[in-house]
Amino acid sequence: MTERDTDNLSPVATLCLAILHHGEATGYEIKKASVEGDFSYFVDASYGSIYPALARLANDGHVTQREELQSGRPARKVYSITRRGRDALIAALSAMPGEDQFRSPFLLVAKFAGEVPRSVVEAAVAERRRWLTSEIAHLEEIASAGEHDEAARWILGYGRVCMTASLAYLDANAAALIAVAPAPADARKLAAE
Amino acid sequence: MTERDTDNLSPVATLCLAILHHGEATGYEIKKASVEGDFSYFVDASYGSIYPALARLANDGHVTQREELQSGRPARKVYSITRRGRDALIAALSAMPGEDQFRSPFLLVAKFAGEVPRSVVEAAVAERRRWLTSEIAHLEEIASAGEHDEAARWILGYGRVCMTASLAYLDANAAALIAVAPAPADARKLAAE
DNA sequence: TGATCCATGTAAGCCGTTACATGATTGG
DNA sequence: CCAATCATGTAACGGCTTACATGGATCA
Repeated sequence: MTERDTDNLSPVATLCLAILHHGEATGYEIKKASVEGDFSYFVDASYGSIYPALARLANDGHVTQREELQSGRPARKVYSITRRGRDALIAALSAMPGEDQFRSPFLLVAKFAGEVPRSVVEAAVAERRRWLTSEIAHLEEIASAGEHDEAARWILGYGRVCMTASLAYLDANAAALIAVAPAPADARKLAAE
Repeated sequence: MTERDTDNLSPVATLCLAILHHGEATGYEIKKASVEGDFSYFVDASYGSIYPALARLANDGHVTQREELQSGRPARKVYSITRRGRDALIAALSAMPGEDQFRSPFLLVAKFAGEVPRSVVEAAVAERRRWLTSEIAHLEEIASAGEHDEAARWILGYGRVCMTASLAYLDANAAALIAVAPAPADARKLAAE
């Protein structure tokens, strides 16, 4: 059984390989890509998980590491994916672990719209609208700037469609949700209950 | 400063209170509700997190506990939310911790559609379509069955709109994505590279 | 007769975040 | 002049999952 003990890639390791697939990068750059780029759909990892993951990947031969000395700053450690790393990435992708998932604190607030102060519902709706709007703008921006392959455009489109639908629903129904919340004048009701 | 040390509610604790807000329940029932009901948007917690959370909530006076002895089974421990628990829930909701988030392994596969075997892309698309379809059906089902308040209908509608938009995009663009993947005949390309 | 439902809980361990430690350079 | 950017890493702590432990009743 000389079969390589492939994968066992943690989500963060998978993310690193995915980003490195496009070209070499440092831990710092990977963090940025995971927050800003079109990789934000997966995990947004912190340094505390990226650096150890990178070290482990280097140890396992999934990436190679090259140091670039700089004055006044710690040496840049530039990582490049290896053939083995690519294979491991494709294997991990093909294995396809989990279902997609939404995690929405906003919807929990919405569900209790009748119980929380109206101002809270209004704030939550406003916040979410702001977020969706900026996210859509951001999507358009990265779609127009820089060249993207077919697949990248595809997922960008996917994101745009979902968020646009969200926003449309929100715009059409925000008033109805806010109306459910106890009116300011009824504040005493809550206090009295 | 006699102010109560409110919240510090973990996500799972918040979920428990949210479910108990509608009526008393056991840990077992909470687990089910978190997986099946319209609470699946938040966290789907396991027993290993629910039972300790419940114990802690009881300890903090957020819930009360009543035992129902049964033959052949461990005693049912039925929890009810208290006034303090309700307050803590509303406070936690009003604090509104995090942004909503998508976590999509599917989109990662899609992003690498050009690199993974076509069969993997096809499987991922099929799996996702199946999931969206059943999820939408499930939403319709719980929407029609049982009475729901305005807010519950609102979030059900929100989910339906998002997923319907997802599905529509998928149906319209699945072929394009699959076309990006290396055709079966080109399998040697991958092996040769 | 074998799986699934009911029903509770504990212990180990993974995986990740947060906070800390350090510090020059650049832009507003 | 202050904030942000660049740049790497460690240590402590937290929360959740997994697996374990137990076992009768019900349904196919």
